[in-house]
Amino acid sequence: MANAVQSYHHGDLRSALIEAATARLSEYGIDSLSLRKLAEDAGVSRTAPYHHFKDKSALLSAIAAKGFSDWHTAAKRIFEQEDKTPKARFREFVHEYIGYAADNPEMYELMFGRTIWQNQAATNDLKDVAFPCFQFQVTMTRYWQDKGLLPNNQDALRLAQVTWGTLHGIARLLIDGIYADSSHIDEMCDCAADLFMQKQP
Amino acid sequence: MANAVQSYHHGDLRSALIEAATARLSEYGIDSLSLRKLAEDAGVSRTAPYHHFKDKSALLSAIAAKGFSDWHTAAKRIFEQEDKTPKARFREFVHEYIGYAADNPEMYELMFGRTIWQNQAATNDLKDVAFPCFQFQVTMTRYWQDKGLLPNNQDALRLAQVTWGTLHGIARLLIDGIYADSSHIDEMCDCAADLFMQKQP
DNA sequence: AGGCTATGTTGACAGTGTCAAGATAAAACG
DNA sequence: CGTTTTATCTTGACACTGTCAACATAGCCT
Repeated sequence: MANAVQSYHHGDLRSALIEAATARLSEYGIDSLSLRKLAEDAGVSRTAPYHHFKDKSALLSAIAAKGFSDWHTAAKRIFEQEDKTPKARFREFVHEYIGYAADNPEMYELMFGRTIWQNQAATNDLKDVAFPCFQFQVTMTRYWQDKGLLPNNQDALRLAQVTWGTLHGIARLLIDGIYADSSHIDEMCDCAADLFMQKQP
Repeated sequence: MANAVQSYHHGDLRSALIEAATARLSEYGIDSLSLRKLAEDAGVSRTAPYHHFKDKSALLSAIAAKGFSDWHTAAKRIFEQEDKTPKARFREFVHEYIGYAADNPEMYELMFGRTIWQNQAATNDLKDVAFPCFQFQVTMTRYWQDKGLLPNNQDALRLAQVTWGTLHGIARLLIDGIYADSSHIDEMCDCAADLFMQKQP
């Protein structure tokens, strides 16, 4: 990866850019992520990235797509632990969701933030990865309803939107710096889980 | 207000900047809000704003402070309607919260977004207005607990964080463009309210 | 071998936040 | 009243951004 830098053609600039971007994202944050710096990291000129991505937003979408893919895998892993009770898995999911956001704040911001979703800016490639991820939330909700953990008198889609909204909201309040004190994350997660499962204390 | 433009000294540049910023914010969004354009709107040079605000973030904080003040007033008005039942007021609060966000997406983004809260960037002036607003959420939560609407076996602070998180999450998913279909806002609000008040169907 | 195409380059433009240094007017002070 | 301080505003400059246009290179296909 570090050898063929001298040649005129990079070889795999697209991957190199995504890699550099992911690294810079987690280290310096999305706000100070510039195409020019990424190009420099990859050892190419400022405008080279434009032969692989339509614009900056397209590059960001590509990174986010990777994030969605990873998260979807993680969510499925938690959800499909046969050896644990549905209730335990539900609680674990809540903790893991917030945990993922807290551990990867800039990636979370990118994936679920306005940068790539606003004004229908989302790439089709991104939607293809993200929508199944959203859909999985509904699938899980329906399952938990069937198991009696979540209220059965609510539409699964609405309920999924609300439960996801809760997790998303807590995650954002944390990573955006509004909940300055992040020492009670687990307590908040438990409180949320308890609230959802009010009938099963 | 539009007369003394010719004079060397503006007179009330600070207010003019905030006014111009508020107008531009709701019309063009926070991303395309630049100090230079605001200065032009006010009829002064690019760097004049720096005599009234430390930097761009300070100006944004000032606008947000106004937003918090307004929202706090609105929230109190809803909460203190003596002629309505606590339950009705709770439900109304949920709808109004999401409604405020949906009607003023850019202001909401500014008030509750990372722009002004990240890295302890928040001004003290801002905190002085915002914290009571947050605190009011806890006060209301405790009240609703006392009235038996919300579970009494939870710490009021945690519960307030979770319920607020829910509202915030739904609001953000809507205004950030992730919930592309905004035609079921009211249903989501009712679902959330029902979920919180599970024991009072 | 020759040309097409993917990929890379430099130059340029409009825009941004922000600092430094100088100009002006209003307010404070003797 | 005159003078000096202070608040406010101005121009100039810098480093940085995303992105377009025009040109250069090299690998691939016929």
